[in-house]
Amino acid sequence: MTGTKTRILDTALDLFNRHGERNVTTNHIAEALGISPGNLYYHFRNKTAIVAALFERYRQQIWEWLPPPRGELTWQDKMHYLQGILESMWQGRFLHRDLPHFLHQDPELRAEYTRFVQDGMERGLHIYQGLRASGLIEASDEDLRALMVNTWVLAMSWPGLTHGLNPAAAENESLDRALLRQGIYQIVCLEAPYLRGEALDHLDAMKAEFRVGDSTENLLFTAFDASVREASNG
Amino acid sequence: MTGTKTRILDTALDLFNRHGERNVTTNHIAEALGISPGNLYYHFRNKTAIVAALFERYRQQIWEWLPPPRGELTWQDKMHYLQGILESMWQGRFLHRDLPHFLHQDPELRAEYTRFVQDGMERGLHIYQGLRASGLIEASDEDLRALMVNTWVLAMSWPGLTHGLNPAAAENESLDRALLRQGIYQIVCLEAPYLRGEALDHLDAMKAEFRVGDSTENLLFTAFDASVREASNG
DNA sequence: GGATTTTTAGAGTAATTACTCTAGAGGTCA
DNA sequence: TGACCTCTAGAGTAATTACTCTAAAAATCC
Repeated sequence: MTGTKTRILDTALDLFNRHGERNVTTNHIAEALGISPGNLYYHFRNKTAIVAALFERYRQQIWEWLPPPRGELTWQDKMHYLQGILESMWQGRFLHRDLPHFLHQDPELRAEYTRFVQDGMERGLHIYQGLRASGLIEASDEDLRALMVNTWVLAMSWPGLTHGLNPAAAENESLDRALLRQGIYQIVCLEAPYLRGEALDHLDAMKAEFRVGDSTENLLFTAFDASVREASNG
Repeated sequence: MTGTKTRILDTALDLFNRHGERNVTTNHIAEALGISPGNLYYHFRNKTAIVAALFERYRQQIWEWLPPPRGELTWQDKMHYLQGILESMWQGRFLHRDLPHFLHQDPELRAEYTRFVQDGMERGLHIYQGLRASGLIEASDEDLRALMVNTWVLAMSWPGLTHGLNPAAAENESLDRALLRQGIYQIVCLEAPYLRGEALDHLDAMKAEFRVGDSTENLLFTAFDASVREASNG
C-alpha cells in the first residue's frame, strides 16, 4: 500500500504528461485518484509544491541513470548513457514544457533548477571527457563544451517539440517511444563528427538502430507518419 | 496613426515576451493599451486569435529573413542567414514557449504550425544544399538532414530555455541579446565539423564574434554571469 | 479503551478571467 | 440633415479553479 503522497505524484505526473499541466486542475488530480481536494491539500500546500516534488523526483532518477564515470569509458558505457538519456527524456517529457511557468513565479524552484542544469552540464562534460580519454572521441575542450550544451538542449527540448506537433503521442505510448528514439538518433548525429576508433566503427549500426522512417524523405515528418502507421497497426 | 488591431498585436507581443502569455490576461492587454476589453474583443474574437495572429506575423518575418537561396551561396550569404536566425529567435522568443498550449487546443493552428515547421525544414535544407554546392560544406544527404533538424531545434528552443533560467532577460534587452548571441555560437559549433574551404578559414573569427564569456569556465553559465555583469555595467 | 495525532471527506469561497452586451460616439455618404 | 456603418466604452457575468475550513474517521500510543 503506497502512501497517498506518492500516489498523488504518480497521478499528477500521468495527467500532466497526457494533457499538459495547464489543463489539469488540482480537483482533476483528486478526482482521478478518488480522494477529496482537502486531502490533496493536506499533503501539498499548493500546485507548485506538486510540480516541485515531481521535478525533484525527476532529478534523482536522472542522476541514477547517468552516474558519473569511473575511470576509462568503453563503447558499452556510451550506449548505456544514451539509453539513460532516452529514459530521462521519457520521464521528464512534461516538465520541460510546463516548468518554465513555475520557474517564473517561484525563485526557490528556479534556483534549484539552475543548479540542476549546472550539475547536468558538469556531469555530462565528465562523461564526454571520459570518452575522450578512452580515445572514443576527439575534440578540443571548447568543442566538447559546445557539444555538451547542444546535447543538453536537444535532450531537454525534443519531447516538448514533438508533442507540440503531435499531441496524439500523449495518448499513444508506442508512438511516443518512437519519437523519443528519433531524438536519440539526433543526438547520435550530433556526436558523430567527433567519434573515433571503436565508436566510429559502430556509428552506422547505431544510426540504424535509432533511425525512424525513410531517410530519403523529409526526416522529421516521415518519422511521425511512420510512427503513426506503426502504432496504429500494432 | 496605426490601426487598433496592429496596436493590440504589438502590445500583446510585448507583454507576452516580458511576462509569459499565461500571466497576461486580455484585460491586461486592453489596459496597457488604454482601450476597453470590449474594443479588444471587437478586433479579436478570443485570446487564441491574438496568438494565432502573432504567429502568422512571426512566420512572415522569418520568411523575409530567410529567403530561399538563388544559385550558389557565398560566405557572406551564410553570415546573413545566421543574422536572420538571430533576429527570428529574438522575435519569436515567447512563441515557442507558450504556443504548445494553444496547439493542444486548436487543431487548425496546429495544422498551420506543422506546415510552418515543414516549410522551415525544407527551406533550411535548401540553404545547406546551396552551401554544399559552393563547397563551403561537406556532408552526406542524411547528415545534412540531421544537421538541419538539430539547427532547427536549437534555434527554436534556445530562447525559451535561457529565459526559463534567467527571467531577468525579459526586462533587460541587452542581456537578452547576449543570450541570443550565445545561441548563435551554439549553432556555429553545430555546423563547424562540416565546414570546408573559405567557411573553415573564417570559423575561428566567427566563433570569436558570437562567443560570450570566458571559455575556460563552464560555458553556459559564465555566459549568463558575464552578460549580467555587462548589462548592469552598461 | 481512552487520549492524541494523523489522515480524510466534502462543502464552500474568494478571486480570477475570458468573454458578452448594450449603448453610444465618430465618421461617411446621399 | 439623416441614415448607416465602423469603432469604442464599460459595466457585467458565467465559469473556472486554486485553495480553505470544519468535522469526522482512522490510525497510533499509553
